[in-house]
Amino acid sequence: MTHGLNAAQSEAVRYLDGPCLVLAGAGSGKTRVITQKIAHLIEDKGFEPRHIAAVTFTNKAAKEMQERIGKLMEGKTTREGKRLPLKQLTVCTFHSLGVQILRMEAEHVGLKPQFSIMDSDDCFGLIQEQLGTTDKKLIRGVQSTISLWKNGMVDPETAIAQAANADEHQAALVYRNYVATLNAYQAVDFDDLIRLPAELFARNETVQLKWQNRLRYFLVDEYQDTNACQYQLLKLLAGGSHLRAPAFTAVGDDDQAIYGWRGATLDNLRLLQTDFPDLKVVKLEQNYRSTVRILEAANAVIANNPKLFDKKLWSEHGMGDPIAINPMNDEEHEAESVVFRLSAHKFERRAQFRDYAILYRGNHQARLFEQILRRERIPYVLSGGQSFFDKAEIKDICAYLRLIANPDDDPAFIRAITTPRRGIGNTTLEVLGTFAGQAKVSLFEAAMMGGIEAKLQPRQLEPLRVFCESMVRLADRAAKDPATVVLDDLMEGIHYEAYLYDAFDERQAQSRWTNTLEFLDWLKRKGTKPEAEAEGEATGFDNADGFGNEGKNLLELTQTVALMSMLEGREEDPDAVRLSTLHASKGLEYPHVFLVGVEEGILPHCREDEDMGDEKIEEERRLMYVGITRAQRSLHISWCKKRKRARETYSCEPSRFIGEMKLEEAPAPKDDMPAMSPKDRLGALKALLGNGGKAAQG
DNA sequence: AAGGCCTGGAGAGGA
DNA sequence: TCCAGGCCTT
Repeated sequence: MTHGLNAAQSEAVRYLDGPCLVLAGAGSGKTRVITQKIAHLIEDKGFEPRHIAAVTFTNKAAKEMQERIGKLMEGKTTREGKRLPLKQLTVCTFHSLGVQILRMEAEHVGLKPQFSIMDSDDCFGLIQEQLGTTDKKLIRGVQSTISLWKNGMVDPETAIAQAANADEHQAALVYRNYVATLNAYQAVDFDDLIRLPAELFARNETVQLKWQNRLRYFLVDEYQDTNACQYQLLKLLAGGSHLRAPAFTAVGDDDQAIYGWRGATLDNLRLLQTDFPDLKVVKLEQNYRSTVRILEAANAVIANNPKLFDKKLWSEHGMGDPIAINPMNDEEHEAESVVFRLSAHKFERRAQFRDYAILYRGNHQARLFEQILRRERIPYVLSGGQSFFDKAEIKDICAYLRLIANPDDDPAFIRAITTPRRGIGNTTLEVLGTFAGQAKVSLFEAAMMGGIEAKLQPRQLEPLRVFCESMVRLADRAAKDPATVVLDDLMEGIHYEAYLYDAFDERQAQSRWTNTLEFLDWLKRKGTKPEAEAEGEATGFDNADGFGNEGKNLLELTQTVALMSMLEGREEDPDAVRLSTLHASKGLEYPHVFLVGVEEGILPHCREDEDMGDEKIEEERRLMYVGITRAQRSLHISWCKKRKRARETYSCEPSRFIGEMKLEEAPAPKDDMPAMSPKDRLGALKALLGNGGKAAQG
């Protein structure tokens, strides 16, 4: 069963006598351990798939895990010779699990089952209103403070009591209001998806035991990224009870904890040992990714952090190429030079563009590289970027869906009723809002109530009522008719396409409409695909969230949309250089990596108004560690002696992390930059290659 | 006064 | 890229 695993991996897979922590160094095969352990539980230990949960942070990770499990278990059958019900496995994100719990237990947390999920933009809007300002920096600051409070399980009253200064006090007051507002809207934010189930389990043992019985073994991916709430949830579900022993495996790497600013805390690794004294710790130290030189540099850097667990990566790969450290004159020189070196390297190694990644600390650093790559017609892909679900047109449609599912969702009401415009403006909404406030009902309810007539002109009231009535009709039908039909009627009714072409220029409108259609199409597929059809799929899974969304009516579908991503359209994989932030590169690997802008102030990053505590430096160091360990075969590090800011140039120091890599004294960097302008150099190279750089689209 | 254009500056990001 | 703030219009 555990063939093909090394000793440590195999131990991690087979250990089931108690809680287990797998410290999986970079490139040590952690996903392998999780998937094999699931297979082991099912095949060798007689677990039913429905009793196992594997929890990740991203949809992408969840999907990848499903695929790997599917492949691993392909053709396997139960002991009775029946096909394994792999679909019943719970492989999903923390948030998706939270929603699932909340929908079923809504009554216990004072929500109706059709509660809405607000994304961060909606929440931003709420906080903006309360603060009465348009200062985005301030709003975002308050928003993240509130989020950190929530994730640290600090309630508003405590936050108010403990506020250390006027700003915090103000934020805490907003926090209290914000919680109350969400409640009035019958809505939750992303943080609530974890917090509410955790609080529920903590105070209601019956419900807790019910879920403990449903999910009997837990596997947690990227455990070092969990926050206080997620730990509580995990502990309450998998940490055992008077009826059952703890049953979980947490997989993570303390050296790759880079999400402290999002509330993740390494305390969770420490806590695991104190909360579970019999915790079995397995270290995976053999790296299957990188050459010895790269791993030694990574080890040397991370050795400067205080160690929670001592861990040293090793590899059976050869020494490999020396690591190149390249000082550059300024950021333009850096971009030109990196692109030049990359092209030359690719030519020498007969490699492909997709073998290369350029990694940087801050998103804006990508700009220059994009420029040069485009100019040289080298194809590239930018990691990250705006997600499909953040696009305005998708949010518009989602607002309608949310409103159909939950008429109390005021933000959705406002967005839907004003997009497209239908003769309802701010004045009408203000009157309606005041009225609703006094009557303590939602906007929707207020619009339908008696008494509102007196406050509004007939020509204001009329479109309001028309809108609400059409929503009521749609809601009725959404609960019974197929999603396809209802969606078509909705789109027909709101003239969305006409609105797009009216409100935007041709190009914009076209692209937005295309997105809209794609989204509708995706919804319809989700809504109509019958269970039986999914049976035949190779992986045995049919969606990215681990719960069956197929064949549901629109109402049910709408309730999970906020968390989903359309990963199923397999992203095309062009032969292109990858540009990525260090954060976004975690978990990925590339044969050849260029790590750029490795200077004091950038990596480690430092903001003027902020002091660099030890913990901050340590997280930056882990970021450097993540960067180094992305590389399989070659690693090129560059830093700029000078950078431009405003209209002056200032000089930079190489990052302390470069020194920490303890590279053997390299021979004086050979000058591979002849006395030519960068442009000429690239020209010369292309002449050398004789193919004009093999143009492709970026 | 309000609005469009340009220039400069910038942690990181998923549910 | 995106956002803000300054400056130049109307």
